[in-house]
Amino acid sequence: MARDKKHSESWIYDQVFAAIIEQRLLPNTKLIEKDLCEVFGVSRTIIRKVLLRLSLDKVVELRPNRGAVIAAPQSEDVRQIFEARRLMEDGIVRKAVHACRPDDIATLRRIASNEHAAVHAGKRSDGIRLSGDFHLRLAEIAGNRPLRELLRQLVAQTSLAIARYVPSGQPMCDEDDHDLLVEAMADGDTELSCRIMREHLEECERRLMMETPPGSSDLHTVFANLVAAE
Amino acid sequence: MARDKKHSESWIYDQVFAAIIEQRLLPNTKLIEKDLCEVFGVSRTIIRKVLLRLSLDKVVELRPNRGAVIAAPQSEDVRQIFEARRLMEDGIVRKAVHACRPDDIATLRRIASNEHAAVHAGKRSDGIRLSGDFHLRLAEIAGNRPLRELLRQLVAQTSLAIARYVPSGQPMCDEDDHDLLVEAMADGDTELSCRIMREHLEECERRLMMETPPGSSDLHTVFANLVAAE
DNA sequence: GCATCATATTTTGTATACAATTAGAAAGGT
DNA sequence: ACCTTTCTAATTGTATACAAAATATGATGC
Repeated sequence: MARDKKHSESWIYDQVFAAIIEQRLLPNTKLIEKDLCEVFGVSRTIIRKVLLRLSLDKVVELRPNRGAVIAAPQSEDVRQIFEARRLMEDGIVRKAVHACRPDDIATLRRIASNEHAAVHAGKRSDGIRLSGDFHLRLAEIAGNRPLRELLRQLVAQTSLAIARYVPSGQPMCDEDDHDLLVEAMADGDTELSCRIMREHLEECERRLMMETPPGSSDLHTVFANLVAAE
Repeated sequence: MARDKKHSESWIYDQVFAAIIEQRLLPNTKLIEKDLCEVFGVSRTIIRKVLLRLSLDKVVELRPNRGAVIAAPQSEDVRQIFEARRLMEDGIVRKAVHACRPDDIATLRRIASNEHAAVHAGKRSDGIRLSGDFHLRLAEIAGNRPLRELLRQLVAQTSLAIARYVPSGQPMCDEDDHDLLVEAMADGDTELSCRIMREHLEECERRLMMETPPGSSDLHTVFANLVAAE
């Protein structure tokens, strides 16, 4: 597993990041350095680098002297995440419509179809990951690195928000939105594509905000302002 | 200097980041860990954390086994940086126009006026820093953390691009654009504000692209594709 | 039984030691 | 003189040791 020491750091980063995206690591889970060392067979030096990177992605919170936990975005965070996504993904779709080639459309169709399959098979983790992949692929097609990198972070944080607020049975967004978007893009209809994306994100945020935070970790949210003020 | 060990890491980060912004550290400058340790009076552990953070901001390039250098954005990077900035800052201005209060306008006016003073006094470093501060203040007023954070990185990279491509005598953008923007915002004119910002960024990018890269570090740029292909 | 304080254990933060890699300098051959 | 090769010094990468802090445990008094 940890034989290829050369890329072990980025590999471990990817593993933990994927586990967070796929909601196998849930918000507020504590990440003990020693345990991660044992799991991945490296020293704390490496693990700490990984945790620092994850904290800069805002998917892990690094509390000084008190260890790392999986981030638990608050509702105001969620609002800002979706606000940023609406702005960025509008621009991304606009560029992607013009930049996309036939095989890009094919790839998007394939991802969307895999999404349907995952949802049908009840594979929630795969569904969430593929939904994120769809949005990131659009950013890839648009071809702007800074925007893609920020979107990567925002998609990950969206996963955390879903894990935090949406009960596991519930679907988090309309299954067909991605298909509609691909077809609008295939038609070269920029304005329709943008409208679908905007409404897709608005709908997703609305569903997220509908849900009331579950009880166990709610205390952190409720008293966050007090702790911050102290 | 390094007495307050508790915040030393973020303090050192700020110092180096500021030095990069203000172009006291120029692109391709090598950052030797040992030297930084001596300068700031801490161990390599701390310095390496700082370098990792700076590399994730894309203002430092971390070459495996070969040390850290101040990043030298290529023209394609610059194009993408400005593309991202146009998109983001349009949204930021749009929000800021509605969100801004009288004292926000006052702050913006003050920054713009300090900018004029710095340019007049020939204090290039201060001028560059204040110009960045102006844009970041807008993001602050708009009140979206993810957008502000990405803009912070992009503004820093813009500074690097200016250091890399614009001769030190040359002004990098029209002195009055910021003033015009503040007045449009004070009038609550969203569309005019956005147009000024868009044209301001377009003009800045155009001037940057006009300049041909100077000779010394040009080799890195010219043969970058060969090195990448190998 | 419950709260409070003291102690022990765990966990994190920083420095340092050592190994691996690279860059530079000196020597030798053409 | 110039290019190659070899050795040395400098530099980076990782693990580990130790210090500081936080958490958990247990004893004592009420």
